[in-house]
Amino acid sequence: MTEHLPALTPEPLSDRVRRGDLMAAQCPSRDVLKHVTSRWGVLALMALEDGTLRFSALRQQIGGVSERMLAQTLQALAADGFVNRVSFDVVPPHVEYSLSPLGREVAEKVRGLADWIEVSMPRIAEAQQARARS
Amino acid sequence: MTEHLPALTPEPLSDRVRRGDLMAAQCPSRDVLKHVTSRWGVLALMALEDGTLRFSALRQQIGGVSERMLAQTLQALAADGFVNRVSFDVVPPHVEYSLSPLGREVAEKVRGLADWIEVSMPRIAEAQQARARS
DNA sequence: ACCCTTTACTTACGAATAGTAAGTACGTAC
DNA sequence: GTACGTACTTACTATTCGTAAGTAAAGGGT
Repeated sequence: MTEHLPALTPEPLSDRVRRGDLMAAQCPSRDVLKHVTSRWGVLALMALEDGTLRFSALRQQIGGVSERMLAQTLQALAADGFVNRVSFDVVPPHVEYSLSPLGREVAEKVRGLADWIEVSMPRIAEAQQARARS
Repeated sequence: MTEHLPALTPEPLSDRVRRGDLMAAQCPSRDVLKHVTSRWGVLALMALEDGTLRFSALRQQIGGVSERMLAQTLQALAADGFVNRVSFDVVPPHVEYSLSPLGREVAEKVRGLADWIEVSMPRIAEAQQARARS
């Protein structure tokens, strides 16, 4: 045991954290990943790729979100600087959400994944059933 | 009200579900997305991109996973056909995990997102702090 | 005057999920 | 016979999620 562990541990943890290393447990990038890959975060980013939307329009577009979850998701994405929130001070309330430049970049990556899943769904379903049989 | 809702509802829901429409609430692609974008699913897929790994090696590489969560995650990814599980019948147990061809494809997309987050982390942190100040 | 409507949230609470710690199995080495 | 190593499970607790019901405040109808 402890056979002089060889080439692993290539660089100090702090350096990896500074640039953002997702494999490191307490890296802040983990939180960003969490927000972006959250169940509704993914869908919200994609919905906003087509342009500015109001809260209620977003809710309508994203099938199955509750108001609570959508609000929470948008707050997280706004706090990370991915989403802009513009509130007009009228009654009833009018709030518009849109992607920031940074948000447009993540949304592109997220869409890459989502699109792959959508078009690959038949192949995936096939693989799932093959497993289920064996 | 009910002002003859215009161009929306472009195609029947069933068609969108068949090909995999993530915006549709009860589409099976939602479950796949959930597995792939789960907290540990993302990291497991990326860890396995470098090659075959044993359970304990995966656990070591992915900072912060518990055994329970890693096992659960790997089961979901295996059930979707992304991960191959090969168990050698010896004592103590020896199990090897690797990506299937399908898994290599998703992993690539997932890595696209993860890499972006890692390199963009400084910009994101800046945006977060700008929000926090205002 | 009174109530109803609209929109974007917030709050309360029960349900589901994630995390932690402690088993379990079992052949081998000591 | 006691301890070890590996890949899990199981029991229990903490956190998060989802559903339903408020909340605020202007304007319209009757």
